[in-house]
Amino acid sequence: MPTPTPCHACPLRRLDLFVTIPDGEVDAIQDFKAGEMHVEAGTQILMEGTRNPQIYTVLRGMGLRYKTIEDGRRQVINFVFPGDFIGLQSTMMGEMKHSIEASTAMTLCVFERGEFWSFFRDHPERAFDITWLAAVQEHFLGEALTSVGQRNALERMAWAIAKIVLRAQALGLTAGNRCPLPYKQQDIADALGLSLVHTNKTLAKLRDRQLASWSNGAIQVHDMEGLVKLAKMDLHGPEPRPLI
Amino acid sequence: MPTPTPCHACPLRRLDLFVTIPDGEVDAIQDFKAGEMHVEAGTQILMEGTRNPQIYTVLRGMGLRYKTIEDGRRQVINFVFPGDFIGLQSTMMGEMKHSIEASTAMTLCVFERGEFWSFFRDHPERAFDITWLAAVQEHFLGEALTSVGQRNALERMAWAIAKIVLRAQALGLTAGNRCPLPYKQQDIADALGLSLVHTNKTLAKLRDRQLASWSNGAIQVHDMEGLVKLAKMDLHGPEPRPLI
DNA sequence: CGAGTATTTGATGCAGTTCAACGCTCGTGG
DNA sequence: CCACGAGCGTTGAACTGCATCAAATACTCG
Repeated sequence: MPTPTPCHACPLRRLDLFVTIPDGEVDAIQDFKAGEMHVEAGTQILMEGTRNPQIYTVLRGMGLRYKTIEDGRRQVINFVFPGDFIGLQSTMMGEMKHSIEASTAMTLCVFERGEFWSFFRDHPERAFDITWLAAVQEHFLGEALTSVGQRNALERMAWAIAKIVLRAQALGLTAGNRCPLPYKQQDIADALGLSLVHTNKTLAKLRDRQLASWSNGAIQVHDMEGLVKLAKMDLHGPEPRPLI
Repeated sequence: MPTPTPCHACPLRRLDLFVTIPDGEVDAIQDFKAGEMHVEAGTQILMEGTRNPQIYTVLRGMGLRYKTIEDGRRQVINFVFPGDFIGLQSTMMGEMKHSIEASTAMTLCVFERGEFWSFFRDHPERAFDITWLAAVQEHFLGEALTSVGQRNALERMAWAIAKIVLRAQALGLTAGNRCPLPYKQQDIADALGLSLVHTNKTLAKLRDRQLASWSNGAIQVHDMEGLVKLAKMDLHGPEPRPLI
């Protein structure tokens, strides 16, 4: 059992991706933090329709947010990266409206839902940050909806890969132009609203065009500018955001 | 120029759809409110990429949230109804990430962005409610993404109509089974990721199946249960939510 | 090595797009 | 008062991007 990381030594907080806050405020988050949890790849962390007693921030590892329709179809809503705050929905709306699953082993900072309100009330700057995080998530979902609604398969794939790689870069997860991508093609298919077969063929097309290739759990981007241009998106990576 | 509605007499606040708050808290919202604004149908209220000095709550009228891609494609992200809080994104993230347009004449309660922080800090219950609203919006976008990504044209249309009508009912906007729908077919097409032509044909199919018919700016739902079943969604209408 | 899971490839079919044309309504101006 | 045009809705016909079906090839782990 490894010792929990103290918040002031948090490796994420050092990154430019996250806005810095005064030491005293880091202490407040540290007090709010109840512990750490380690889960194996494949674990269901939160389930749609349940009311969970804890909220988490991802410290390490990657996962998936998804919703299911009764007949089994599944929509992957977002990819979960370090720094993501998960379980907020259940805190605000009574129950989770989507599920979260670990795609790799993950380490999660655990917060008790029962202490959420006093933390929120007593630390208005952090409350503001939590609202900010909700706005960031809303923004992402708007972009994803636009992709799935308006772009064709090749554009969608280029968009998704560019988004993922830019996020991973901002988190320092990439080595050279190699970016870890611990998902299955079915996951990407479910994220983009494509069939598995067509997802595979679309990936082959990106490879043929020398834009990006994916194998052995890692993406190699050969031409980020080309990807971004193909997807008709702006190049700039993720904007700084708060970390709880 | 009509007199602004005092918040304690707000017709929306009386509805079951909105959670009730103590009178003192209504006063706080009243103090935060800077005035009212009336806009004509067709007005651009907020523009993607801009930084606007005001935040609004919709008092009357309906509109559209949408994003555009450079080449002109447009994704309608949500329909704007009375009680919706708009402009929060620009407050949290510096600029709007989507545009908002009035589809009918609208009345908006105006709040000054410059006073947002002190309101948020001094009224933690309202701050919580604002986060809640962001979570509601996030939830909706997750559902919309699932629809566009996983459902076929007929299911999507059934889903959209059911969603809109259930919302309108909760707001007391419907008369019998008639529900006002002040949008163009192109708007619905852009919301569902369908072409205009196919949207029209899909509406015709719903009419043939005696589920719902749309003409003269109003929807008649003949079989809500059938719509809900076709869309594979749950019947329950919108859950209570806060009103700022 | 064998069973189960994931990726790849080819062939066929259809849901939805695109193109084209027509009708309806309403506002505008001669 | 009617002619005209613009905007929106409707419908038919042809085309295509993606889904579906089917099967072979890799990869993983007991």
